[in-house]
Amino acid sequence: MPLVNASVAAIFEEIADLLDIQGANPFRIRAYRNAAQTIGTLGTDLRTLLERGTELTDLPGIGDDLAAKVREILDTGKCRMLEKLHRQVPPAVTELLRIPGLGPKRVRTLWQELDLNTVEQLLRAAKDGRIRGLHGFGPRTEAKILASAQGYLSASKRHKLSVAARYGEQIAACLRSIAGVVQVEIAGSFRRMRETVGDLDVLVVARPDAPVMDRFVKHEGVREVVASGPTRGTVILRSGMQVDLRVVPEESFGAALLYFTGSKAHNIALRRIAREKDLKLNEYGLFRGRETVAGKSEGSVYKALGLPWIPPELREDHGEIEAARAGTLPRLVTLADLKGDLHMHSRASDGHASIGEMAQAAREHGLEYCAVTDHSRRLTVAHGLDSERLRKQVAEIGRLNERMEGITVLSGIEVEILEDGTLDLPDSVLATLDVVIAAVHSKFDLSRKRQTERVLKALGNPHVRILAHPTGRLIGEREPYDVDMQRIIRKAKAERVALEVNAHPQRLDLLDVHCRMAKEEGVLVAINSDAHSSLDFEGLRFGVGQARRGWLEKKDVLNTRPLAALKTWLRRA
DNA sequence: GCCGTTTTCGGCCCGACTGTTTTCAGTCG
Repeated sequence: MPLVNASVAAIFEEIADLLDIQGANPFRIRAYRNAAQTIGTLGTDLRTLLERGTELTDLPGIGDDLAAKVREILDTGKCRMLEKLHRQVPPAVTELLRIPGLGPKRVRTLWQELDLNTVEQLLRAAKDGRIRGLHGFGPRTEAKILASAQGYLSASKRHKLSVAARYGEQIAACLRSIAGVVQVEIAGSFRRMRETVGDLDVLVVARPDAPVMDRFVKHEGVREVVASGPTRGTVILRSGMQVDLRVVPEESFGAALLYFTGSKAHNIALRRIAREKDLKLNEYGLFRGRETVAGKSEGSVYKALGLPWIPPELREDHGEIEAARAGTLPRLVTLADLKGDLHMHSRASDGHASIGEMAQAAREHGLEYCAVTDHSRRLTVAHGLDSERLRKQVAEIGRLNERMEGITVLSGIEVEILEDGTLDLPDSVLATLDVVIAAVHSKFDLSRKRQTERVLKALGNPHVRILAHPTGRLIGEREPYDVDMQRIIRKAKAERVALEVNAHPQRLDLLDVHCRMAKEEGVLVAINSDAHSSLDFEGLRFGVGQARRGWLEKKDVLNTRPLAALKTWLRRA
């Protein structure tokens, strides 16, 4: 997301929080939150938008007032309304809203009655037993606040998609094994393939006598039971991940799956369409008065709303409903579409398996080709290859291809982009390879201008065919380096270079919004595992998920092409 | 604060669970 957009969105969110604590009109608050959501996920820089002559009021949820505030923030870097609110409510108080179990009403009470501003102060008040005496609070609420404040201070709140998959699929398997359970599905942001997952939402259809909730709360991974009713339960796993379980009737399964898959914005948009048709949509179905119109499957609900089924990865209220109406939804790329993998490592650099073992694993994942792209010499920590070792590796790959059946191994390199934008190996060596991937692994803190120029220069090298993990971020660990992605995408277009969706669970880089930008500019994307061991090809499904969130189709993805077509493209023919 | 073939007012998504209540407010998703 462009930086200015994020700052504007953050200001509107903060205004909404402060208004919420003040007890302002809920719809006014929602207006600020809607605007923050719109701007925060825009994909195009607000300044660019204005330069193009787009009216801010054309954006959904932005009227005259908020458009003026956006301009004020862009022009002055400040927002007078926010400053005024800060004089009424201490800025730190909004952090208390992040504590599970505390909403605006309770935060207001805690602030006004006990003068609590920070999570640390909240923790102390709970320990001292000062909260239980407040009106509307009691000892149990106080204990919950204590626990969730401690949790808040210790844990990070979102989990990588791959980690969520591991826990979620374990729990789903456990639930499926219960007699009387008919159907189990993990919904939520996991099903939408978000790069991180806050908690898992598991849906179950079961006979009334099946002991679903009982088995769920007694699952061996459960650390704490937060809530447990007949149809809804919440637990915290030992890993800190929250899991919500919903038991739903079979005739409502589709409506429930739709509802609990979200996103919230998508659901709200659907409900609005339902209202326009005098229908009511909730997790039990789509209703006209008391009559059930649809609900058993997601498709039935969409159909009754006049829409085709929309893939979960698109459900962000980001144009998918308009596209569905117009019949222009993309036919999203699937895992089965991938014919090869163009980024993997062997023991020669920092991988854990031989080239033969990696190729065999790639073949077992149904791939027709794979490229060995070990690191180049400058990345000494990864035992990067120099020209001579690389030459020997190319020869080894040649011999391997003569005896391997069912898969073709391409020679390649993940070559370092040096600080000045030149590459770590001479052109004469790069010219001998099937595929050259260029990557930044050093000097992450260059200025935006220098970092961008560095990457642009590398893309200009005639041998470079793919830019690896273009933002360099590590999810939850390292921020992306500061580059102008719009310029990089344009340069990739001009040089006919593909951008990578690195499927490594830690990376998922390109981001979804960049995939969409690349598609709009007509730049190809390569979905690569960056495998360092034979197990890492599993990650490809998350890379595909990321690409799907970016609206990519089979034709947008380089490595859906059969080997012959790929080779033609690599030669720039 | 936004929005509009119900357009300048009067709407704005909906239900489960918990704890503190004594019939419901607050929070969450």
